[in-house]
Amino acid sequence: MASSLKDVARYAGVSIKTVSNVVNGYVHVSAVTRAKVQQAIAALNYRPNTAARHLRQGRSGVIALALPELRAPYFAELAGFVVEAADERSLKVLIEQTDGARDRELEITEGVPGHLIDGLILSPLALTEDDLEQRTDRLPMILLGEQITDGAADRVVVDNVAAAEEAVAHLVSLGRRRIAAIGAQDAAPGATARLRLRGYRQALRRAGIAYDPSLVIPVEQFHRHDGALAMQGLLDLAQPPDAVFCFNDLLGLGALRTLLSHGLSVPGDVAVVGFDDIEESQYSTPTLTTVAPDKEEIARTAIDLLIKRFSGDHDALPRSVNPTYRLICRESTLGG
Amino acid sequence: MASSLKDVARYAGVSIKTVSNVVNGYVHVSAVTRAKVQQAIAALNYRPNTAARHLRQGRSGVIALALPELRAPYFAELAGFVVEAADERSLKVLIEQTDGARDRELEITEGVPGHLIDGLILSPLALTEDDLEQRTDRLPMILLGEQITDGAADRVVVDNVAAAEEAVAHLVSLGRRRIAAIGAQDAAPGATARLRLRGYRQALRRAGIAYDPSLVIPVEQFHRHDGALAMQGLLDLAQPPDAVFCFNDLLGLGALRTLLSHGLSVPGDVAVVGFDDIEESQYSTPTLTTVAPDKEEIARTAIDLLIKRFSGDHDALPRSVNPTYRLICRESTLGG
DNA sequence: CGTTCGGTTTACAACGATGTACAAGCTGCT
DNA sequence: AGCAGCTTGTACATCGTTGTAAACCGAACG
Repeated sequence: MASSLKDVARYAGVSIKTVSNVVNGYVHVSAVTRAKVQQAIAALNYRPNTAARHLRQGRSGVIALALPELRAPYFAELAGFVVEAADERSLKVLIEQTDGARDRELEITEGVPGHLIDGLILSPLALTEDDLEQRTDRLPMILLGEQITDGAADRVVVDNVAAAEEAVAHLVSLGRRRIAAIGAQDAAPGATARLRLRGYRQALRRAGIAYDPSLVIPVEQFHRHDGALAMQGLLDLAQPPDAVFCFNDLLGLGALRTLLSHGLSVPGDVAVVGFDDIEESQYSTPTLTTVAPDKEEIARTAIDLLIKRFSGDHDALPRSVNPTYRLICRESTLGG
Repeated sequence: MASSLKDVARYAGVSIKTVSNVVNGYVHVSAVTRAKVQQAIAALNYRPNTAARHLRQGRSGVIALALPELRAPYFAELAGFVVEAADERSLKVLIEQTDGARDRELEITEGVPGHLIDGLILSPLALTEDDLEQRTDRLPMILLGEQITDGAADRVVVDNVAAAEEAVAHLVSLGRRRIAAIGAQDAAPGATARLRLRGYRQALRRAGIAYDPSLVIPVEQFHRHDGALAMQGLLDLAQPPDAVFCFNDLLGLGALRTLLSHGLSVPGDVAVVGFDDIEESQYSTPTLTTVAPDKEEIARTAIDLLIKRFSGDHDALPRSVNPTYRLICRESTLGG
């Protein structure tokens, strides 16, 4: 059985409160008493009970991170950074997977965990602005990676339009003219896809290249499989593209796989750009050119915003932070 | 402010305990009272306070999953399954990253989270048997992926020796005779590496192939980078290998990268086998032959074992479960 | 010598939920 | 009518912790 303040108090021959004072570093405790108590704590291997503390103080020291799925490397890497950043602030992270399903996301914003957590970092796929407006829960929440226009919560999100434009501009600068896009999504769960598509079109316009809808391939999910399939479709065209901008790295890696298995050369025949800079993209053959958001900065910023909410400015206006990103050019566009 | 049983009780005009009874589905509550209470609950948007429940019942409904790092795809995928399996049992999962550091692992087995969690699933890298014997914490714990001989805790771990042997036997069956191994580790944190090495040697012995220590390459970590480096070393040998057994997929993918960038053909010149079957291995070029442990089974088993510990047989003898695995043969050994 | 002062320690009441014990109301039996 | 036995509801203590208020003590002061 775990020991409590009561046990320590009895063992040390002092009151419960005194032990509590020692544990919490209260100043006015005599050296003698402090020593006695500390010895008792060591002897009984006492550890404060988080549940009781939580009940008393209304703070659990736990936050939730809700993301579509851990098996997607981008989210896994991001989650790793979040856990790390949280750890530095003595916070624990509880993981929820939404599969990008709207009802799961909704459920989570409405505080499923029942007072279990102090705050929430949510990376939504399907949630709409309206869903958020109707939110009744007062739990501090940070949104990741969705450009839901000024809403009810803090947001940390890269400038998807600018980043996408930069990626496509890179392809243009290499002399590519028939540039495809893989990853379009019409349905509600597609804010990110729409923004990256906008960046793509903007880059084309600036380069004076006509927009060709047949080069924009929609996908169901942002997985390797969808990328491979989409690329297959592009190769079947009468006039295949000479470059592809994929809305994330997994799509890009899937596309790569299809290209190579058709004996095509990358970037010789087709150049490929991704988005996310997952670790895998540094080791694929060829390595993948990609837009790299600073994931560590994203994680750290999200945690900091949450902590700000905890302490005081509970009702400040929602903040929006754009983390830095950069285009990393690798073999899939520059060649080996 | 969140509402409590007290508020609901006042609103419904009944006692606190009656509300509690309704919430907990106690049978002997009249239909009228139940309706009144339920209406009050809805009106006040009442949600039970987890902290209070936890304090009272000694159960939080939260477990911790401690693993080296989420950015390693194997652990990310595994974590995904664990969260999923836990969700089905109404458990929440809190993630801890150890970086495979012994002191972090030790800290965690000693119950850092302070009564915050009901149980622990730990995937140790550095922990030794002795460390575990000295464990004082009574928290139910399940060990993943380490073959620490019958210790103080339940274990879920594939038969590394048999699996490794099967992988190498596959290479032998393809006519390979100069088979290297990448991933040896001498230091304490290397139980897994040692077992896979044993399987490797066993397969060689069975095939009547002499053991050549120069073909066994040690690594610091099981990352792509280490695999790439190790492969480089092998290629620099006077007599390079015609096959490589990598102790995990990341090492294998790193090795692949080195081979291809040297213009070598896989499996033409060198065949490669990995271990873990991470998703990436289905999409690499060439796709990677690998030992695939059933991750979903591992996760489910771990959760089930934990739950068994919660309910009663707190002091049953430690169980050890060997999840199933299978060798999946892909292009890196069979060719395209 | 009584008073005040400050540091040190303690008793008590919360936080929100639930198990125990028991009271009140009802039924049905002798 | 009296009593057992059941249903339905309540009061109270409790889980481990901490904030509040107050008690205690020796020292310093007038």
